[in-house]
Amino acid sequence: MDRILQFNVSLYSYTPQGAEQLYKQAEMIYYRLRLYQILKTKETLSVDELKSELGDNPLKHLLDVEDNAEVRLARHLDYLSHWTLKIAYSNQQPMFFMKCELRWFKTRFNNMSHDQRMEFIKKNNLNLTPATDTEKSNLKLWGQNWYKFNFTEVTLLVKLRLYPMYKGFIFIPEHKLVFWLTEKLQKQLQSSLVHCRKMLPSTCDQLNMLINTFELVQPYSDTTSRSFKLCDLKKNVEHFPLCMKFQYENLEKKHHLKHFSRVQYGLFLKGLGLSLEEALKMWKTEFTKKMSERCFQKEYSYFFKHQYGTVGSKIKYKAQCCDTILEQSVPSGFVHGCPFKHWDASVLSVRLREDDVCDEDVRKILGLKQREQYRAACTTYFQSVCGCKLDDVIDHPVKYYDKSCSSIVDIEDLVLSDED
RNA sequence: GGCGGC
DNA sequence: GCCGCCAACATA
Ligand code: SF4
Repeated sequence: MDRILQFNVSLYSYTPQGAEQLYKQAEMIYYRLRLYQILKTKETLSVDELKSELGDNPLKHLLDVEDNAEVRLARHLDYLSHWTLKIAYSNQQPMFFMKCELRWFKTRFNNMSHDQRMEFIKKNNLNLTPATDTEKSNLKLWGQNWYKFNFTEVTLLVKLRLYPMYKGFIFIPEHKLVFWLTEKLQKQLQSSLVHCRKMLPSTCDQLNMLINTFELVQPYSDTTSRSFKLCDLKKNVEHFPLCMKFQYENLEKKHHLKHFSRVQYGLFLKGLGLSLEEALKMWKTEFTKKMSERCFQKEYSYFFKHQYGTVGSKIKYKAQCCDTILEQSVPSGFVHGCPFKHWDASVLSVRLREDDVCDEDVRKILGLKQREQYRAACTTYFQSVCGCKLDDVIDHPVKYYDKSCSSIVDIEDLVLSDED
């Protein structure tokens, strides 16, 4: 703990021990979320600007250079709130959390004095290898101190190719050491987030409840950017991959879908940008053709709300990828899963012909199916149906949809350019 | 559909 | 019988 209070930055390596007062915790969450909000809205900020944006937020003291009681208190607050929010975000938007934290670290580290920085590195047992004299003269490294790193430690700088590289090593001047540290922090956070997520069910209820009372700051442009209107569902079904087209058809025909289909198809439509309101409308109009509205509300509506993350744990579920769909078991009588895997070859080939897949492609698809290359089979199906090539194998239904839509655009372009 | 609560 | 909660993860 002493080491934590010694610097304005930290790698947050150790789980904090000892419980804080609940109101104290709430306060900490609040302050850190305010920090995230700023980082999200202002892409670039100087230290001074950030400080003034923070206003009365105690975290602003981590941008101070001096060291007093107030600053130490802020460091403590920083450490604990980092962990609470890590737990909170581990389930929701880990990437967003990561981005905020890395930027926050970088800003603070850059703001520290030279001595503090080197001391921080030393105290955290991070080994620096200074460039030797011969290396310096060979690679013409003048001026200040240069350090030697393995490529894997500073991949970003390696990519930029700004500094001398030699046999798997790169040499970096002292004032660029942040890049090394942020990458270290990034790796640590990655595994820590995974760990937190696994532990989430067993974290104490008090903490969970507390977290839930806060509205976590969400990144821009996730589901918000995309939108899919129910009214043009019909005309877009042609762009759906076979697995989803089949869900659509069954829903139309039977006015019902079983549980796993609801998961698969519901998340897919959500992935396309269908709003919760419209989704509920869709399921309701279909389902109530065979059941009372009251029954729908009681049996099914909660499910879809949960799917959209508006109730319960408020998890923002993403659409299933092909691998998940392929792994499902599909007992007879169920319609979910991937046609290229779960359908009988004869059933599949009938369907393929119905969709005007040429004989050659039908054979190819069935061959791929036999060799368990289901996604490749799907890709072939795509090429046959859309009449255009793909450079990658399909690995996600939503991607299939996007590519199918843009393939139409391609063809329109072709037609247009043909005309003049 | 599964789990859980009354 | 009433009710609540869960699943996912590509992605430039
Ligand atoms: S490969 Fe993927 S997208 Fe294609 S049908 Fe199967 S699950 Fe659907």
